[in-house]
Amino acid sequence: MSTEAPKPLTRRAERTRAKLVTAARKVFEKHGVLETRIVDIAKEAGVAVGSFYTYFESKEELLREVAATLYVELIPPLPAEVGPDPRARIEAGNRAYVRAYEKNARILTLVQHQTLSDATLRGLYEEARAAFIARVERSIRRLQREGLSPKDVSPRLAAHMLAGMVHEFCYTTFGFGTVDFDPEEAVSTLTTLWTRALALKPETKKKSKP
Amino acid sequence: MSTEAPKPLTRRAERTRAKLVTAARKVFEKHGVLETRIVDIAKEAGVAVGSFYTYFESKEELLREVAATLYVELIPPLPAEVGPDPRARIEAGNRAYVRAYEKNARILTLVQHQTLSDATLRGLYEEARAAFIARVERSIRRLQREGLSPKDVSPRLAAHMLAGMVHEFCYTTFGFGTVDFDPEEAVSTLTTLWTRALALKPETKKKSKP
Amino acid sequence: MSTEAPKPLTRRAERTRAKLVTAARKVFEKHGVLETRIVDIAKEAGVAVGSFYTYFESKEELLREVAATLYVELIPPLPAEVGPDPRARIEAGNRAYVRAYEKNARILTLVQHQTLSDATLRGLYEEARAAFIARVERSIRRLQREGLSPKDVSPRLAAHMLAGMVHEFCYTTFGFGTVDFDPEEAVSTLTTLWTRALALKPETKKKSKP
Amino acid sequence: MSTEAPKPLTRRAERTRAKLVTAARKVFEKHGVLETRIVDIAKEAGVAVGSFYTYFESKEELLREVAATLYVELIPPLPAEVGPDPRARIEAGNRAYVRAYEKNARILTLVQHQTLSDATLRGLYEEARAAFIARVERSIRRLQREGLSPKDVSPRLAAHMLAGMVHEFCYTTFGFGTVDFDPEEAVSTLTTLWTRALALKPETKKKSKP
DNA sequence: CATGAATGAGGCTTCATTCAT
DNA sequence: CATGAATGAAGCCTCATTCAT
Repeated sequence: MSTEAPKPLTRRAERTRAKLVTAARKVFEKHGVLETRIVDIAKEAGVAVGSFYTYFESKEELLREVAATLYVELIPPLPAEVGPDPRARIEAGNRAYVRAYEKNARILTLVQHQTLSDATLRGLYEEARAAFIARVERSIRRLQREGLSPKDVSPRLAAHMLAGMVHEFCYTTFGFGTVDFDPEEAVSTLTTLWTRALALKPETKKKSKP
Repeated sequence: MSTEAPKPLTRRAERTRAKLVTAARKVFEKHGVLETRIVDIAKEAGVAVGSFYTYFESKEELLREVAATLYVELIPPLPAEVGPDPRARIEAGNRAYVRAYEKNARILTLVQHQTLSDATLRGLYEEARAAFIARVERSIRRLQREGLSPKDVSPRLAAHMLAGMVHEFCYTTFGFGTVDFDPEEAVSTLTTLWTRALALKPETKKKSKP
Repeated sequence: MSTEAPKPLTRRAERTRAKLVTAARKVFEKHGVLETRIVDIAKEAGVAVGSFYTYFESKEELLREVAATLYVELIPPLPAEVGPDPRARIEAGNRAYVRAYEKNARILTLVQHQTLSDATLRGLYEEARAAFIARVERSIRRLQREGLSPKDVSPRLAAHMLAGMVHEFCYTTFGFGTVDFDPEEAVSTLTTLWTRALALKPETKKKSKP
Repeated sequence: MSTEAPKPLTRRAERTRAKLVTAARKVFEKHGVLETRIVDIAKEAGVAVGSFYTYFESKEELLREVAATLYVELIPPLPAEVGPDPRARIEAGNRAYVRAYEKNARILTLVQHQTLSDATLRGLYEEARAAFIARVERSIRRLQREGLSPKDVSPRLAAHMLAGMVHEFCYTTFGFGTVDFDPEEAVSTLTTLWTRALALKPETKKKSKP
């Protein structure tokens, strides 16, 4: 969409910019996005306020940059070694999501928050989310096509709901301190619920040889 | 719960207060909580700024009041006529949630938002949420006890996840304008996924065949 | 200056007014004049804010009323039984001042304070003060005339200074909690310093010469 | 005394800060402390309101700074050339006080005023005052020891009273426009009253020369 | 590029005063 | 007369943004 000029930065500039991004994430996590003032970021980064504006237009722009990085980590492409087994693929996706969320819980929650008042950020989020859902949807569609899952639910709708289940679980579990579940049990349970919800034939049997 | 003096309000006071609550909800929905200034609420209510402070300490306090009302509507006790059938009960609960959310989508989303920066509000939310989850958990526990659902998942964990699925679906579907699903189909699909996830014996009746 | 109408008050009115004066003095003493809001006075008096304005135009007006009462007490006419002895008269005046100040220290200090921003109040104060000083001045003048005190100081100036000494001593000693002197010793010392400052022949008696 | 970071100010900052102090003193003197709004100070200084907060937390903090300066001037150490003669020393102290007060009458009165509602400021004042009184007390104690003054008064009490006489005289004479005395005559009279009050032997001899 | 002081619009809150009941 | 809710002017303070050094 955007035709940005690549703007090559000098070495020094690169460093200052990086310092700001790191500092921002730190103070965002510590005090929340809204509560963070530009001065706080600058102070944490050890640079002057003015320098902030050399690289970013606003807190929001900086946050978007942070967010983009996070989303990539949250929904990585499934690694090749996972293999074709549906349950394994579902589990792998869930594990990646749960683990990544757990790791970046605080900042992800804050980003999520900001999503409501920052349309651009929301765009980023929905893009990431849509990609994830699309993958799930394709998966369900295939299962249905292959007769491994009943066709009584809309793949798109089911994808939304199941993906949402995972996301919401992470958001409430890791985002606040209020509940405390074991991540690995969570992954396993999520996967069980998910596969059963799709009425997936359990172990798509083994080829049965004569 | 609170130990405050109840202070019975005069007729006029009652009216002014109500005007403020109504107005606040309106402007919150229109412009968002953060973007709303006290003056906006007062103006919308047709009263002076000072009057706001006669009844509320802050925007947040007012929002909490709005939130409390909403949560009650979101998770009502299941009406007696629903009967004992698990699927029917699950469907009724889902329908109530979906319908209530749909109806108050915008303000619920905003409240949800505020939840992150207002601990008291979050308390209210988590209380409501916990009650809902507890109900689901009890239900799962009973199903497992009666042999209607396998015991391979923790009732508590599953309750969290399934309740979360419903909530998150509503939040994303109704909270923003980005996706557009038919509510009734959604209720049906949610219920299907939910019951299957619990591996609920479809028609529990006895069928009995000779 | 003002030709006030006597305005006869009804019984009820009289009572409400009195309640306000009493309440005002109480809250003034407790929280300071500036810190006291009209509501506070009304609340303390157990009447509605509106009623305050039925009797007073402002806090200041009320305070002036309180002040006037206090000043009368502070500088009462010397009682007849004191007799003509200069030292005894000086001591009596000092004792009255010290005792009255001690008794009403807090409110006197506050009034004193208000004196700076309320010209009318200052008028009251200076009137009272001037009367006191005038009495002292007359006394010094007489002593000088009778040869009992050297004429090397202006009676007016000395009166100012000596009266001021007494006042300031009370103001600092009783107005704040910082110093703590015995009132009776103070009266005695003030009197000693005062009489010596005027180089008053110690025991004026002596009379009779053979 | 304070454990704050010293923060060395840049040249420009120094200048702005000074402009604010000067301006503040000016408007305080003109309109009174309470009547002065932050905007007034900023406007007088020719800077923006925000700049005020770069250097001070509040009007009060600024006033304290002004006060501290004044107190130093009010009670300077006696210069060496005064010599050891008690009367001369007393006179020198009185003259310094009277002259400094006269010079800064208005602002000193205002500061004095603020003293009542600002505990920190009062602390400053009492510290300065205590130092002055302590000096007087030491002096009286020595005179008594050397038999130059009778021991029938407590040095501490007398010090309080005599110092108070000087202060109060200045406060009333210079603080308001109501009385009008010649400063030099005042110094002389104060000194006379003071020395006589201590029953100081007039010209501590010197005489005798064959 | 970096710096950080200066700017000032904008929101919050208080409370003396009014006035309809 | 009493009541107390309503009013809104007025001051406070923050902080994103600019710009001279």
